[in-house]
Amino acid sequence: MTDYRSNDDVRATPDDWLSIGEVSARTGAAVSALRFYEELGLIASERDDRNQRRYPRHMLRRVALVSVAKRIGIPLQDLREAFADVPLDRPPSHQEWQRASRGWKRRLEERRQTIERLEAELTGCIGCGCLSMKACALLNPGDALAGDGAGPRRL
Amino acid sequence: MTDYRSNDDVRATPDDWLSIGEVSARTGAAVSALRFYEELGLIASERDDRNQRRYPRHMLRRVALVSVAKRIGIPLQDLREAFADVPLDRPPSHQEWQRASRGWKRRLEERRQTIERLEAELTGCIGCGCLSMKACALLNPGDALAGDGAGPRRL
DNA sequence: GTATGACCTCAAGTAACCTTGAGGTCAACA
DNA sequence: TGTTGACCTCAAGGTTACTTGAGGTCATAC
Repeated sequence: MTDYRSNDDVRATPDDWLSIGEVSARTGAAVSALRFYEELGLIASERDDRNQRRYPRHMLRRVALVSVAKRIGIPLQDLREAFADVPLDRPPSHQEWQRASRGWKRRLEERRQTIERLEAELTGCIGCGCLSMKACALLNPGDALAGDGAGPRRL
Repeated sequence: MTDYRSNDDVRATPDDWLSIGEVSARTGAAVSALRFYEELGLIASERDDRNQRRYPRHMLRRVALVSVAKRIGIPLQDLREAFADVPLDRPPSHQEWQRASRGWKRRLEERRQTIERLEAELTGCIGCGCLSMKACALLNPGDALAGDGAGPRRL
């Protein structure tokens, strides 16, 4: 908060850039995952004279958000959309981050509400032990239970 | 509630059993998915004289719970554990369903709390626009961000 | 001077969760 | 009689999100 020029701060000096190993260590994402994210266009890097990736510091935040998205079950493809307003080539401004973060909050809220609905349904339908299956939303496939393609499903 | 011997009720007469197509239509799960769940031991069926699967009505509930698990991101493998106390070969009793449903509620609550935590972090860290990365839980890989194996990740 | 470590590319493998396809049986309907 | 529809099996394919492996380049440490 106060020492915003600390070790962790965003500076623009070239030697402040991070190697892929450093980004990996700081974000917890595997080196291979970082290369994969770059392939998808979710993150970006420059190359040094040895053709090795160099990441500006602000990319750490972006990687962190990719990890968060993964945790809450947002497909990486959808992430591009979520990142639409956040520039890749320069440190995003306050405004840009805030605008993007509103979108993230919305997604989180949606997820939470889905879960809350399921909790309520589970309480009402199975928790009560009533064996009637007529009024049960859980057993009513009309809403969202039907499959919609191949591959693993998420929240 | 009152007409608990309705069309949807659990009865044990043999001709009340359902074909795979009927189970699919009623649960929203694809026929192929049902066969797959059976392979995993999550559901079970008997065969008629033509070697076709016949499902007792109480299996509908089980299929529905598999779908719910899918929705909230519980790996199907973990489901066996969640189903441990619910018998496959006969209609589960009130008590058995209730015991199982408590486990389900716990899982749902965990998911919801994870999301609520993330919401709070997002509000505090990125929403505020402070660019310091020292105190930010989102950017701190120590807790759960680090990868733990191959394959798609879930909540 | 060589060995180690960090990086590179590209291709193939893996895991979860299914779907699709090929080839076949059976009953009912026209 | 034949053809349609629902079911069967088994094998292979597809999607997401990566990891692993093979084969290679540098720079630094010993």
